[in-house]
Amino acid sequence: MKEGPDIAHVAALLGDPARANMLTALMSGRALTATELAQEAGVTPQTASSHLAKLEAGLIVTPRKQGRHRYFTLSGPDIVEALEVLMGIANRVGHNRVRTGPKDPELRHARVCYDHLAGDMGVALFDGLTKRKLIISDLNGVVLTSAGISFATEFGIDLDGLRSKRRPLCRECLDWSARQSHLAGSFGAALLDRFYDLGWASRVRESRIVRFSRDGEKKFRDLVTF
Amino acid sequence: MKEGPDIAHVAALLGDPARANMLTALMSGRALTATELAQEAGVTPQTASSHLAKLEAGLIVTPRKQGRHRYFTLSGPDIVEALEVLMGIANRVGHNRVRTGPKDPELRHARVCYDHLAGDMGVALFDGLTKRKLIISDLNGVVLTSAGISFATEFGIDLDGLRSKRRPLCRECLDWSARQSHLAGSFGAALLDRFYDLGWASRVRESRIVRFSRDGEKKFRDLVTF
DNA sequence: TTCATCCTTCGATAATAATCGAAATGTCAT
DNA sequence: ATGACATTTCGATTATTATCGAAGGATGAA
Repeated sequence: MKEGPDIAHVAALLGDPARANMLTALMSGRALTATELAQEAGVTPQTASSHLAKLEAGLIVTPRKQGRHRYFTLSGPDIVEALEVLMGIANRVGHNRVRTGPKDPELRHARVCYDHLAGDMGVALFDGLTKRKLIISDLNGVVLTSAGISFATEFGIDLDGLRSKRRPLCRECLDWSARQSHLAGSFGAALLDRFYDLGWASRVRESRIVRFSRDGEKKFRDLVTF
Repeated sequence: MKEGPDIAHVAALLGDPARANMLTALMSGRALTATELAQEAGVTPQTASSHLAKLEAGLIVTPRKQGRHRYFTLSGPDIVEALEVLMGIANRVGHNRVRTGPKDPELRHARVCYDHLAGDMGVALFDGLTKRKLIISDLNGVVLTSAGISFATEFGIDLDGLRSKRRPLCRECLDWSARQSHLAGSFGAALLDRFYDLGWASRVRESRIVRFSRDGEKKFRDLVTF
């Protein structure tokens, strides 16, 4: 009837509260089981199953069978991007729900949000980079300053490589627990990777928690203080 | 009940076929009246009015009153971005509708799609840049090559300025009429601006048509042929 | 003023889909 | 095998909402 790609179908898949909650949970990058997703969405396993079938048929999520569980992940980086953009709009428009984030104190402190650092330390990173004038965030988004560019290079991040991706370099991402911004986008992800490589932090198995070593946390503090 | 920005609400607004059609029509960048949008969506004016009220309340579109008409535009570049990403997903997933594009031959030839060049000439531009190896498009998106970067600079485009925007530099956009890709993103928009500045082309008042001068079209052909 | 046009509001209808209880299937552990 | 758990299927209910006809307001033209 109408022209071009069918936006409505895809958007409708993201447009149901239960499904949106599941997808947001999958932004952590972890593969989650059907029941875990049901809990995240606050619906019974039956309903979740129905939703997941739709998301799977629409190629929004990808299932992976393992034993008696089915693990789901987002089907690609474009889905992450779409969710990030929608979060940005929802945020600009002022439509956010009220709930405090995860209760686990370690989760509140430092965790991964898909592939970048979130939690208190994520917020601290964002604020620190801003105070040091390495990034600037305004209405249009987040930008690396020239000081920020040289900082990134010195810190061992291949900016040109990042730029060649479709994904935007910097993006603001609202923190679930802290209710403040942390840094998303390919640069945010690269920073976290670098923290891993430098041995400052490591990811706790089977969880979203990022655990900093004593030494790593110290160096991190130096990084984000002026 | 749940955490963070309310993705579902925004996505649901984009997730209705009638609304999606209206928004896609608005991607041309032109301000359209309520009745025009009703026609685009294939619904009666009453239904369109109801949809537009919702989109307006959700700050997806911005109304502007003029005489007895109400003109609507997309409320910001983030909306364009969201629509572009969703089109990309829908395209990847293989969900597209069947309809040929606009019937006006001049529209098929060269028109604006929000702020970049579309139609046959838009496709020719995309193909030409690809053949000249100034851009490369793969699964991850579209990237400027180093040859493309120097070309852009010589052509008078401030790439650093563009990079400082939230919007991605290059993006593929499926052409409604030609069913092939043309170049979107801030670089695509900058190219069209440059065509205007150089006097190669100008926009026809009150329409989406881009009219190239005889000389401009010739130079354009030189640009896109190897 | 009077008329035509653009748009909205109201009310009713119909279609869609989210939800869950109950039961079935499949997988692992013992 | 038997039991426990994860997931799906089925069926029925309920809530939501897209849709349009009819009528009302608002604006500009004559």
